[in-house]
Amino acid sequence: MTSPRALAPKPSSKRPPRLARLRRGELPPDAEALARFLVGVTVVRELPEGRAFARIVETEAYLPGDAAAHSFHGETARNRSLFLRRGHAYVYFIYGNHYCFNVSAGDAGTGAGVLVRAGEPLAGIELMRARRGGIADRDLMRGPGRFAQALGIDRSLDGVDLCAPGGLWLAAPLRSTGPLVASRRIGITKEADRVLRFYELGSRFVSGPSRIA
DNA sequence: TCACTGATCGTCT
DNA sequence: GACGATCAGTGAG
Repeated sequence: MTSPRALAPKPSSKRPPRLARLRRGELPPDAEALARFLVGVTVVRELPEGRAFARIVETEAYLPGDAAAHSFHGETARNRSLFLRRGHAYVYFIYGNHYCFNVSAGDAGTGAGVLVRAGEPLAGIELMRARRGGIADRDLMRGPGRFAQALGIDRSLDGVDLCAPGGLWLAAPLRSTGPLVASRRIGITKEADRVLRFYELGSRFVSGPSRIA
């Protein structure tokens, strides 16, 4: 199910874990494969107050020609980053309140991506709590809007290269990933039956009703 | 635990 | 002017 991936050195209780930046060549070119690959991957955010990072536990793939994808009607100022070569951030604003974080997939011009729907906080948890209003740790990143809010992700990070040093980047998984489960995507009306959502079985940080999760 | 609803505003038609 | 890859709050079972 999961492709073999290099694991970063085991985190020690004394020292912070060493984060190994992902290279673009490690990212599967296809959006669905990338969505599976990203479950377990570490998202690192460099903030003025310090570093925060989290483990991705839930993703959704949006493919070329997919009526539910923002790229479906072609490239616009809003979705331009979705058409960048794989491994770039596509951040959009939704429902007047929330940002959602995607990783672009495919070659330049493809218009595919992976929505990061939920994460498990690993470090910088105090920073996340401060941004999320001190709610339960389980809910810090349970949902795409919450994930972005916890890490302070907004449109200023749209188009950022996630395989290069900067404010937001991807690192190799810090521990092995449990079994992956696939389901229908959440919150869409078009192509709603396609099974393109992936999450780690048993994770308490996965979003959505428990009967799907 | 789940279903329902209002809030809120950028983007596109 | 309508819609949307959401969320928090509320109330019912």
